[in-house]
Amino acid sequence: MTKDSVRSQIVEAAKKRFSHFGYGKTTMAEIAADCSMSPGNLYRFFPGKLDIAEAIASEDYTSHLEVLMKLAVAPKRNAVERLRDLLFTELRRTYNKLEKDPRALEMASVISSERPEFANWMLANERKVLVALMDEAERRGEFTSEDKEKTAEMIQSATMKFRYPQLWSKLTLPKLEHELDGVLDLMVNGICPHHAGQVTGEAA
Amino acid sequence: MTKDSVRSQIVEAAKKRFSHFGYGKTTMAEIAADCSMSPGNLYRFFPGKLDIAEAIASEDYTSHLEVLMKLAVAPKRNAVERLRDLLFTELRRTYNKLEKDPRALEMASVISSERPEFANWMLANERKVLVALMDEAERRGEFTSEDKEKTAEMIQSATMKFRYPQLWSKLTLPKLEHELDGVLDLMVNGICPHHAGQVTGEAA
DNA sequence: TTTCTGAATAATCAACAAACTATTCATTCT
DNA sequence: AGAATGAATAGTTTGTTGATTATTCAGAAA
Repeated sequence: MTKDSVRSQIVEAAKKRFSHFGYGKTTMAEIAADCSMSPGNLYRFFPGKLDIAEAIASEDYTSHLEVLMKLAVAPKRNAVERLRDLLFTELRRTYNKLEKDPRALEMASVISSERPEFANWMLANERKVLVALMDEAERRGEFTSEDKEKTAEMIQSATMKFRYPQLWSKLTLPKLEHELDGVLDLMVNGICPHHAGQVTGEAA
Repeated sequence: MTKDSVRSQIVEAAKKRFSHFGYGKTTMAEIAADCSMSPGNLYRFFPGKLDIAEAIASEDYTSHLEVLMKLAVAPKRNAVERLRDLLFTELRRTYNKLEKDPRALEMASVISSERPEFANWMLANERKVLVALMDEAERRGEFTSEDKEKTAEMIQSATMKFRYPQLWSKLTLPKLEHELDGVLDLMVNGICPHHAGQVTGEAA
């Protein structure tokens, strides 16, 4: 019985409880009982309850990141299409997750209020994906950017509204998607169009 | 003693109380006493306490709007400079207001949670300013936009983060300003620069 | 009649106690 | 020794009670 296998046993038990009863209504004693151990023993594997939640979120997020990274460098799609895929995938994922599942919303808000550095970690990872997208664009000769890290930050700033959609508005998914398309167009073509390129068309 | 003059007497009294003791700690009875009237009589002039707060906010905001509108059509400044002036003025105003004054923050959050339509009204007004800016740009031959209302909406979407800065981040004003400059650059020049134009330089 | 009052009402808030639960750690296994 | 327990602690949540206060409205002034 390795330390890691116990950790994942705990995570699995917590995942079931959290998604069934919610984070707040799940006690450490219950998680421990599900793992046939004492509450105190949990602390040999996790510093606290929140860290279990974080482990769940982080596991889930990591698999999502892989999907994003593939989209960022997808062959057959030009830079703008890849960016669009990225932002839309992200929007849909969080929207659906938080929309249909109040438990997920509870966990998201607990983590983001108690562990703001976790949200920063996620943002930093997404920036890596954006940079990868731009590196790929450069490699393919689609376009080059002087300061990719900064451009990535600015893309995040401008699309903030779509990151935790239900935190900042009560728009439906179709409305959000339509708006994201508009913002994307703004970012790609600028306020005053310089050429005929469209969001869904060819990159410059 | 016209109805309007009584209304503004009430608003003035409430303004003093709210800014001194806060919205929550001010009672209708106190406001009434300050106006030498009975609590019940307030309701002949305002439907409720929140409406008094709204009247204060709206008065304040209206005078701010005038400033914005002037900036939007300022002679001697090109379109990008005018947009920059607009967004920066707005950012600084809300930042300073909410930063130094916890009372203002209390009122802002009460109003925006109990009266979400008020926030929409403000957004709609700012869109009018943005459209005015673009109309002026067209008049001057700086650039034209097919759907100005939509462009205005997208500018708002992309600059959401700077609208209620302390609600969504704990960045300092200089950081926020720097970031807003970056987003502005993104919106003006697009992700892949088409020409040498800079944010603080000439419009296309 | 129209304008206002202020007591009555209903809703919200504050304070306090009881109950619960995350976390620790002295002690018991193995 | 190291691994695990579970009672003790400390912090938080929950529930209750007693004000406080927004709002109403029957009636008094004007």
